[in-house]
Amino acid sequence: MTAPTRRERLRTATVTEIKDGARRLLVTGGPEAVSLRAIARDMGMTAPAIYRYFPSLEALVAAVAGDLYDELRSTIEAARDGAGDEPVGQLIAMARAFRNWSVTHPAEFGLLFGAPTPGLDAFVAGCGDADHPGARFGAVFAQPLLDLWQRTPFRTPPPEVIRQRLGDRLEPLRLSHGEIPIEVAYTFLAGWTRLYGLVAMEVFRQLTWAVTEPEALFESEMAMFLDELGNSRQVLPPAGSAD
Amino acid sequence: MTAPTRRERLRTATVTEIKDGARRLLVTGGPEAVSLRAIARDMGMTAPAIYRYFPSLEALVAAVAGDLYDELRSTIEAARDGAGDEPVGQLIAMARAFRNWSVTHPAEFGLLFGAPTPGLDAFVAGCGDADHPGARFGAVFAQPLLDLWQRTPFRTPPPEVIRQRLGDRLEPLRLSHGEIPIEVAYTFLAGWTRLYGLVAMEVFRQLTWAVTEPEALFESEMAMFLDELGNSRQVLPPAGSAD
DNA sequence: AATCTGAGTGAACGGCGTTAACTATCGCAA
DNA sequence: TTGCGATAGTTAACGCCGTTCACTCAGATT
Repeated sequence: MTAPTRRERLRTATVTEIKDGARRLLVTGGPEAVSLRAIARDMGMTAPAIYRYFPSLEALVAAVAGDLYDELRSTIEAARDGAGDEPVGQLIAMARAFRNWSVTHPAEFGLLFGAPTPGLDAFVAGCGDADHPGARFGAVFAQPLLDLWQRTPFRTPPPEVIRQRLGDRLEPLRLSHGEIPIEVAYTFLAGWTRLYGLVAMEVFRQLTWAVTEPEALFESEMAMFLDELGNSRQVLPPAGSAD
Repeated sequence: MTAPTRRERLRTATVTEIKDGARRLLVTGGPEAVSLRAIARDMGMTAPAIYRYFPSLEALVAAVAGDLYDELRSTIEAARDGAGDEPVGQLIAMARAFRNWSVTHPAEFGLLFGAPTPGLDAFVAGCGDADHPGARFGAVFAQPLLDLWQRTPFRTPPPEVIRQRLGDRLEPLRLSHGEIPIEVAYTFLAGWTRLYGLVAMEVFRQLTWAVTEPEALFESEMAMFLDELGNSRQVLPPAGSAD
């Protein structure tokens, strides 16, 4: 915990400069444009120097992906914290923040949620189940949903139906957050897959032929989901309140 | 059409050999492994020869993607045709066929539905809205859904609610299949985004931390969706009946 | 039989990730 | 203050890659 030495400060500064360069290339030129030589060029260095900081290009990209997960997660947490105490309002704000970040950062979204590159695949599989990026990510959504359940239980399929259809296959999810009720686990998964599908299709331009202004579809689907939960009386806060 | 000349036959044979080689590399080594030189090597040729058949690597990959769309579509059509006359059974079989193909062809799925590569982006945007691959693809699902609606209308949100929330933003979809009722258009989109989200998350390994046997989740979600449509009395044909 | 077209080759250019050998500089200890 | 070891950087090289260009040569056309 002592103050970092000068060497360490310079090192971390260089590391972030490298990662920033990689991200800039990702955003401006797509994933193909991310190359050690281009990053080094932008920094006024030569490519092999980067190997002092990352063992390979893949490792660098994996590090960038990790940072992006953190950035997205704290964006969503900020939206939650600015949305009052009602869990429903928090969930709405978080979903909007997720979409908003994704739509404004399509290249980054593609890196995190698109087809897994062989290199990133190792990254995703590498971290244990506990702090799988998706798990740490899901936890953010799971908490308010659990709060909501405990305050005013929402409508779900009967637990015996869930159990009959899914058996104990939700156990990984239930245990990862401390014995969540199976109804909450199911609703979490149902909501997360719908949120993901909607946003991914929009970002990946899979909806343009069918619908103008995908945001309207997003808002509509969110409203429908809330209807299904039986919390339709809840006033839907205006869109755009999440950055 | 007159019989193709010998030259033409050889040419199309070479074209398919090139595309087959590209796909083999895609499957065995991921998208990064697809290279003109590797394809040519496997064929006992040199790389520049391929330029007699495709103007660039990107164009070749786009052609492969087009073929994959066709393959997936006819797989789904085959499942529909083998599922009897009931639209519900057809839709179930088609959804299962979609998941099945995707799970057994993850690399191909990633190419079609993952993050758009700059090159493929041009391909997707290039074809007019009418025969956008996604549109031609969606049409396959739209028809049985429309049949179902006309035989035994399913439960949807009230059309005025749909209209209030979505306005006329579904018009592209409605017009692309000849004046579909707005309830059908909405249900189509809701179902397609859920199907896509579920399958994409499974193929992209975004669910492993939460659930074992994603197929069970898929079956469960499909059942829940049918429940919502109010066609729960429909017997759910056993899984695995679609190849 | 002469000609033309199309398929394929080889060499080359520039860019890429990565490795190896080497140099210079910075921070610390004697 | 001097010396030394770690550290950050260099250059050169290897083998990939997409792509272009000039060329050859067999097969179809006239």
